[in-house]
Amino acid sequence: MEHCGRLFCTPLTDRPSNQIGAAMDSSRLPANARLLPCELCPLRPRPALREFSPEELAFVKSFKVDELRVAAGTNFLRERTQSEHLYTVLSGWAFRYKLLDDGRRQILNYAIPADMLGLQGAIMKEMEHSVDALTPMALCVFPRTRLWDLYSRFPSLAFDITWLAAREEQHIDENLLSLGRRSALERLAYLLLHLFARAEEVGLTQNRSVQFPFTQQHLADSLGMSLVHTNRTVQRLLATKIVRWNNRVFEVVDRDELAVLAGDEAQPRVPRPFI
Amino acid sequence: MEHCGRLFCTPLTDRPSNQIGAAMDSSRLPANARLLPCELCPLRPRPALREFSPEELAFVKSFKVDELRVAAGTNFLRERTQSEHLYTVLSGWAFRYKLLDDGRRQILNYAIPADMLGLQGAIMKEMEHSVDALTPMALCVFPRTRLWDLYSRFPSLAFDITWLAAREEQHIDENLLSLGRRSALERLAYLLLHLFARAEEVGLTQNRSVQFPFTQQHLADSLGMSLVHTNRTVQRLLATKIVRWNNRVFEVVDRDELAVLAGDEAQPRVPRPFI
DNA sequence: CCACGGCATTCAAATTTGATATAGCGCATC
DNA sequence: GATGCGCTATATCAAATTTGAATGCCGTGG
Repeated sequence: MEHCGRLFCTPLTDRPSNQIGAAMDSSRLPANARLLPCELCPLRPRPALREFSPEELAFVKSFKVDELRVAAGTNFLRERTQSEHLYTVLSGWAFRYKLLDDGRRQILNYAIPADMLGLQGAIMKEMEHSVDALTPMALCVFPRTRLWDLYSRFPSLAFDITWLAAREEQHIDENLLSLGRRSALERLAYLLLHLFARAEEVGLTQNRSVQFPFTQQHLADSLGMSLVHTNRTVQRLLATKIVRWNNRVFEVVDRDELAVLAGDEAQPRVPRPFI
Repeated sequence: MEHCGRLFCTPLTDRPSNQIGAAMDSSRLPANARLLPCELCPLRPRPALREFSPEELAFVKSFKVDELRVAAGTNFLRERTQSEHLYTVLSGWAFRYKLLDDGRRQILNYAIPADMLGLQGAIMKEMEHSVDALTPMALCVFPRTRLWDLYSRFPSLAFDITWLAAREEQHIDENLLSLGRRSALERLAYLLLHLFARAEEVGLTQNRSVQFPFTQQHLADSLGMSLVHTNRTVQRLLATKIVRWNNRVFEVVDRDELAVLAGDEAQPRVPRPFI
């Protein structure tokens, strides 16, 4: 299973039990009852997220028509498809990726709680990437049919959606800079630091450590390197003692040093929208 | 000037006469008179662009407060800056890029007529990339202060802006796939084919050829490769006879073959918004 | 005429890959 | 409770890709 960047390495998509249909069935029966109401959303109070007016909150609550729970490995948004829904991650990790015909895979970005998924599929003709769950997830489900309603009645929320799209673009821009111009070690340091910072924003960290759910193969497919080289680079990073990483627990020992390695000017964060 | 990916190679940013201030002065004096009215916009009639309702057209016309002309090489949007304006390219080419501290440069994408620039700077705290003109350009200038007005009164245009942001993201996603997982030759073929296709959309092509304004150094900085390797790869591509490229004129001899090389499933285009 | 920017080419050196092998762990099954 | 399987992590090594430095050529514009 060493074919770096090949789909074959992690053929989760092949398991019929992990298809979207099956996943939805399991959460469909009680329909509306078990929905977490938006006013009790555990994410909303986070300081990193902007507050809502009561009207906005009421609208979003009505906009949310379902809550989807998927198992780790589920492929719940598919390339070349127009998805009927827009999602916000409530809990769990996912990753966006693209495939080449021969199975080479490039991971574009990771999604964590408070991130929106499926906007492309809702707004354009079709998605040009797929999304897989990396852990069990809970997702708020919004129907694309009411997106127009949102744009008409709540320009503030429309603005937020554009903001989120622009932010996602910034993330990929950074990533493109990494792949194009950073060395393997810088690239790795940058990715890990940024995932850590984003996880921190939504309260996924304790002290200086996070539970990272991905394997080195995911890392390799994110960094545009082979598994072998990724492994060596991880070893090299660990040898610096700047970070620790055992089992799936990642710990930042010296954040400043890591930032230097990553060639990253830590930018001050402002409260971000979240729908 | 061989330091691949270094700013020093094309130190246009250093010429004081090319700064934004100077550029704006030269087009400031007659203020409003020489503005091309939106109803006469040469781009609007293009089949690739979606039509406007009369109301939309009237609003956009009032939204456009100026027309900026910049010389080739002008750096008119700057990283770490919040721009006061939003631009649409009327004519000419530009490129978006990011720099690392030591001058390594990654070109993120190119902008051609009908593309929007500066959205990040208008919507978020600040831009995280810069934009330079590659040729002399004309740009429609929209004030960010009225963006909120647009979102409140014209949800359809707000939707278009989100659409454009999502599309830009798709382009970068593709690029990320290239840098991460395509070989040097595939990468080059993909970039050239896609620039050709985009140019075609807005009528920049004649038969099977375009005037490409960039140098091999730009190409190298787009593809995340060194100048040397880029040059060799260009030679290799030319040797296949699939394309021709003399002076700055690029000609696609066998488009299907080029698409195969690029590993690209040519997707049917739908009319896109344009503001 | 000369300087300079862009393109082409060479070569040794560094980075990165692919193939392959081994070991540990968790999990389902017998 | 032992066994086997799949997935993950680690390691090694020869081969391929990619780089950096250097050099020459050519056309354009002061």
